[in-house]
Amino acid sequence: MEKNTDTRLAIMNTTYQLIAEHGIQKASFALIAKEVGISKPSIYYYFDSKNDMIYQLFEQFCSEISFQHFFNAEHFTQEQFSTQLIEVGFQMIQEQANDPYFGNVMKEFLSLAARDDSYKGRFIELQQDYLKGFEQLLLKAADWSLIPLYSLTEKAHILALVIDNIGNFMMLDDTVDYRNIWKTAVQLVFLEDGLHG
Amino acid sequence: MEKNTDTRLAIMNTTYQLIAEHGIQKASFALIAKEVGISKPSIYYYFDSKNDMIYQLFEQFCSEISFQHFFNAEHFTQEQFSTQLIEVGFQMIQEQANDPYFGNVMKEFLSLAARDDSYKGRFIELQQDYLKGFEQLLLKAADWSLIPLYSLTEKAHILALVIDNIGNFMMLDDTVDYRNIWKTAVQLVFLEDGLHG
DNA sequence: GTCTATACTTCGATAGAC
DNA sequence: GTCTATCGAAGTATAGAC
Repeated sequence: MEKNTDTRLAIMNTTYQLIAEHGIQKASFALIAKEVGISKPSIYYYFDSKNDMIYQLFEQFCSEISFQHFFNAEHFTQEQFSTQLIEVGFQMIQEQANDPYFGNVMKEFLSLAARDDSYKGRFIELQQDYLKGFEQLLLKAADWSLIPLYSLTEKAHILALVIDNIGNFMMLDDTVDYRNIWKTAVQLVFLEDGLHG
Repeated sequence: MEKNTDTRLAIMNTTYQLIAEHGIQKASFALIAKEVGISKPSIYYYFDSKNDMIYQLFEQFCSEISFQHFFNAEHFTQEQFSTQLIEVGFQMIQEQANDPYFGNVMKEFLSLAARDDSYKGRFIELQQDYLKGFEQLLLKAADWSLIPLYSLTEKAHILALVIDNIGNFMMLDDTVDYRNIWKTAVQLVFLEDGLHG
């Protein structure tokens, strides 16, 4: 199976853009073929069906936004922990803002996941990835006595909720300073005289 | 125009459910008519087109989730402010969790808004509602010296991001204690020795 | 690998009787 | 108000030549 040809890649990339612009349902094989510059049945040489193609695009999409892709625990130091966390969050916000199609494609896949368990299951993995990822990151900070263990899990989940939703809010309002929101969220979590049991 | 008949309401309610179960595109007039128990052309007596009908459903949906619908500033007191904020958040989480269709319908409208400025504009209003609403709520708390003015806007936005995204996360994972996350978020914002300039 | 031609289905919407 | 009948457009997918 040597099917990662230029045509196949062109189909995938074009579909990604068309989904962002028109939604999955309106991104028909006719429209994709016209945009790529091939005939409609040619797509069936590379993909079994439209469902097959959309799901392959979805798998690739998910693999590129994993927690590990952005937050690598080994890069954090005791001296600069919260500063580094703020900085990596900035990079994630920036990277997704630089892809003009990202937000729309994400919303399409989310609405698909609402009704299809295959998509839903993959998104659950992704979400657990982030919830557990932030928790382990904060546990590392607790080992270094940078934050207390009290409410550590809740704090980790707050960070996950905030960084995940910043992208959605940016789509609707680009006048808000989202970098400052993330910075403040991290600072609240790392307050020296924070919550205690 | 006396068109708020039982038939009209039945069409609206059935469509709401079918959108949640199958998405907007697959909620065809044929399917809706079958479910309501009428013929397909009968729907056109109450709605000009499918777009018209979906948008009317969207308007009603938005009016029921306004900031004011949940958070009324006049009900907050100096003595119990953060406790009341936590409680009202619980009520909002509970109300949306009690409607099994809410999350899916919201995702459908969000993906529509990504490509249609009419829907997008209405969602922007809703978002500004929440961002400004939380900000004015915290300003009231600041007047009572319950929190400092420093980073007040950012804190308000963090609360908006968290409460808005809790619903999305609940769809994927109902094992997490989301009430505790909201409670912790409010407590972090209301810490006595919080952030200062 | 890529094409033309086409089968089959479903969609939104309209005409017109009752 | 509600129906039957039907139109034209667009969708996914396949057959078969090159």
